[in-house]
Amino acid sequence: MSTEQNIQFCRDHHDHQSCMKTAIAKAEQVCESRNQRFTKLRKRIFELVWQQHKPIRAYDILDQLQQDGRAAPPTVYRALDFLLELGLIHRIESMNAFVGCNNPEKKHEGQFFICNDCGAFVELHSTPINSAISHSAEHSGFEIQQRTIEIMGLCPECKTKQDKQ
Amino acid sequence: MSTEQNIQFCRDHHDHQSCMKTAIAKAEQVCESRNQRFTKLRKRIFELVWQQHKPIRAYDILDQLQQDGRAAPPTVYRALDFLLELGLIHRIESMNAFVGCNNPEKKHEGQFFICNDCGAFVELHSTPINSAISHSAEHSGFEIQQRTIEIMGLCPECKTKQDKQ
DNA sequence: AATAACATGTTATAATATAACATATTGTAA
DNA sequence: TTACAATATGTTATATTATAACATGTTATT
Repeated sequence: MSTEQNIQFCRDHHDHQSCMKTAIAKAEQVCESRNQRFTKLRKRIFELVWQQHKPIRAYDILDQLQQDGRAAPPTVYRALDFLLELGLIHRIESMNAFVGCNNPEKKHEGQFFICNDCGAFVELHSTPINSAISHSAEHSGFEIQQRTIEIMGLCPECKTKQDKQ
Repeated sequence: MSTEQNIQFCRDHHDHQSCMKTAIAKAEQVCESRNQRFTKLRKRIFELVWQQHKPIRAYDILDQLQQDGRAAPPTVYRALDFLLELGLIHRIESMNAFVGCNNPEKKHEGQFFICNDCGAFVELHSTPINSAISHSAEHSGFEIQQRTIEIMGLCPECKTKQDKQ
């Protein structure tokens, strides 16, 4: 038995519409259970984050919003802050970008594996990784409050493509 | 036997002058061995990064430089890029800040444990942490190119202080 | 001394993020 | 239902972080 999760890069391969639908349904539940409003605007921005299934930057979201009418940065950042707060999205620090989360039931942090080539990403919650870090911390009395773990590289597909060249 | 390194937060406790001297000596060696110039400006900026023994932001470096005369952002960023390239400093992505490295002999990445309260940090190169991540990646053919691991929390001292309150 | 390579100075501007205050919407209780 | 408070969004301005582009200076060779 392994505590390891399998990395599944899901680009193109899956029914993204239904994938998003599920995410939205979960998000609605999360908001309701915490007495927070999943307003039209927040939903729209949540959809834009999910849309591409890869990290998206705040100003790219803004550009898309502006296609519907005027909008300014605080509109985007406020919605992003709200979604981050509830764990419905995550911020990728090394890219100044945001990704949707599909395990938003409880607030959490993950480990992100992100393809430098195509942008596909996977969020893991690996016990071995977390344990190794916790162990290092406990070792000398460091109290962990927040973990940022962002692994960049090549996803299996892009690696294969590259190997062929 | 353990592959675990001990976290040593060294604020106040140590002879920072000699600590910096050593770092500078190593940096000079690294530059020489790679036929790169450790110019006066680069040395000055390297010292400023090391000075506080905690993460420092580019514009804080700029402010300090400007006390000696005029200086503009590219001056700082170019020096930082040079130092990053040689592995003499690291960038903390989640803080937009930089820290000095005292194992610059070969280019590498580390795991950073940073105190939210006092800013003290430690750079580890933990085999268990790296192995756990590598294992997750290999598991599905992801090729790692770069690791960002930044653990925020409370250092032993600040944790103790807080517990007392 | 001439040249090429490298490093720094300078100006302008791009990209990312927030402060502060005005207005609109929603939820609750009189 | 209105009145009020709480929450959310709009709007303008500005802070923070980072780079592009080109001019000038410095260093290492020949």
